Amino acid sequence: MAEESVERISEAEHAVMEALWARHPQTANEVADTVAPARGWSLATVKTLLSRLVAKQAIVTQPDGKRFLYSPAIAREAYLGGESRRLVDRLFGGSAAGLFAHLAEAEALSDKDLDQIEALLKTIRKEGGQ
Amino acid sequence: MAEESVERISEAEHAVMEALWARHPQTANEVADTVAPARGWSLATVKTLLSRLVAKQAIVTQPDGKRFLYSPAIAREAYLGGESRRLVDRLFGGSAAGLFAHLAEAEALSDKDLDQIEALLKTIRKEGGQ
DNA sequence: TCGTATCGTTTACGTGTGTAATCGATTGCT
DNA sequence: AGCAATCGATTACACACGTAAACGATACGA
Repeated sequence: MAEESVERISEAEHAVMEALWARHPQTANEVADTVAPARGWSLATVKTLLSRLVAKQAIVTQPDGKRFLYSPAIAREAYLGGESRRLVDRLFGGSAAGLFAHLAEAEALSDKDLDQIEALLKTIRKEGGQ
Repeated sequence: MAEESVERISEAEHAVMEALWARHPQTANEVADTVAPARGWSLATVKTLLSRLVAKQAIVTQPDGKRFLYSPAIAREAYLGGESRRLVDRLFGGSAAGLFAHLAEAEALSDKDLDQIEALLKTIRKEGGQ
């Protein structure tokens, strides 16, 4: 699990990925049980999404008797990083501080957020680069 | 310019919005001159995007002789905030700190970013909430 | 053995998006 | 007065996506 630059994952597909990142391997039915109710999807829809994700090489299958077990083929970290990067690049010219400033201004940062970020900053500084 | 909850703006449309946020009002041709070369678009494409943005009420027109002048109908701030929020909600369960942690881990934060964020934090804290 | 449940695969269909050509009205030049 | 340039509006078309039904193979219970 490390391959990069898979095709782009859509929002609906992402919900399926989350289920698989949370636990894997899983059968299509298991994924559906987790994901379908919350989004009002039918089993058929989940099956379609799984197929598309396989086609996109975002997940892999392993046969298990008559059915398949699905597992992620890309790391969640990589996906989150990629998407975040994309947003920062597109909307803030690549400046993460720009994004941060925006969240701050929009009062979208809770006190808890602020505390956590502050703590993180300290940690990063202590570690000194890298 | 304040209306909220416009229809979603696509990536290509966003490029047009940036041009209008940078300067307005502008004619379709002016927008195209700014935006089309960089993306390899034809004038026709820009005109289509402008039309769609008008339909979505993201921009407004004012007649100027035989042609129109286009101006943004939504604030850039609002758009950026909305998109950022969406990302944070979708990928980090609404926790901005989560996003921040991710950018940090991925070494996607430059020293400059860190400095700026630290400064921002102080400012926010001083202002005391809100 | 035969129907039925269970899988994955194939097909479907409406809408959004990227990308553009064409059309119809208007205006300006000759 | 008539033709050409210029605009916005209309139409086009392929592909992605959300959402799902139908199909075909297979396996299991009666």
